[in-house]
Amino acid sequence: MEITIDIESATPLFSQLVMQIKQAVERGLIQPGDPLPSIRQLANDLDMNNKTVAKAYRLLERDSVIVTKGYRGTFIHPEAKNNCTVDLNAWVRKELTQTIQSFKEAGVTDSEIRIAFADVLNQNSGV
Amino acid sequence: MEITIDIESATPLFSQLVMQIKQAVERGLIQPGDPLPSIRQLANDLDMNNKTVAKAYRLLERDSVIVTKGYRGTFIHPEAKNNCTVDLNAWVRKELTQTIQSFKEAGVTDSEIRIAFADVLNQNSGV
DNA sequence: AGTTGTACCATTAGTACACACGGTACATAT
DNA sequence: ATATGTACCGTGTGTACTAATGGTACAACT
Repeated sequence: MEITIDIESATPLFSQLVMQIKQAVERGLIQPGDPLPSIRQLANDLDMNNKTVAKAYRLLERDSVIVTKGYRGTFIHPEAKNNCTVDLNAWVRKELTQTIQSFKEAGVTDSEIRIAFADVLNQNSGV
Repeated sequence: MEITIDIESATPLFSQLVMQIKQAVERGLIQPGDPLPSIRQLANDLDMNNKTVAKAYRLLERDSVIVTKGYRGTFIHPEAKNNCTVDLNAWVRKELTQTIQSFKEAGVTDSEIRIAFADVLNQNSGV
């Protein structure tokens, strides 16, 4: 599996990693059940921090594209091929677009929306 | 009509103005049809910038608590008493709370929500 | 002993925005 | 002339977030 990370790119490193692994799954370059390099290993190979790779892995597992089995390592999820096309972010954006649209129609200012949003997100983080 | 602005307060100046005018309407201290001081006049009296007062007036008109009649000045809206109890921000926050809650239940990260939100809000601003 | 994922402490640079301020200008009316 | 609301150019300060980095430590297993 070949992974190319562009330090110069505007897209975050962890995001590039996520996309590339998803693409590799889609193209069948890696199959369900295949093992992935360990976080430390991959971080070393790509010359980036452990945390950054860990972040990418965390998101990939959230999307059920990979499965981490603790000390046994990380593997491609059985249903990876289906799950990596499901774009959670697209759904979030669609929902938000609707909600924000209704706000604007009611005359709510952009900055009012932003402030309310920040409030809500911070309040719920403690719950 | 007495307005007291607290420079030290954490709540923004324009917000204090909005609240105080709404309260004055609720308590009947100012009646529908009554004229309000001009933006420049009030800014001078309260020792704040024209823009800040204008911002408060703009929001009050958005909420149909006041009516600006151009060169003829600004007046209390006929339906002011009903409209000033309607809290647009409260509605916005309630809606956002629901939406964000559903995102979190789907496992979406706070920062992902923030990014999607910023994207959507900026895209729609051009529409 | 060495490796797995994960959690915690932290810092740095960059970006984006809110708020308030200042000045200037406009059309419309008295 | 003077006043109305409104719109545009801008500045400065403070806050808050992202992304990425570093180090240390843990339980569980080979």
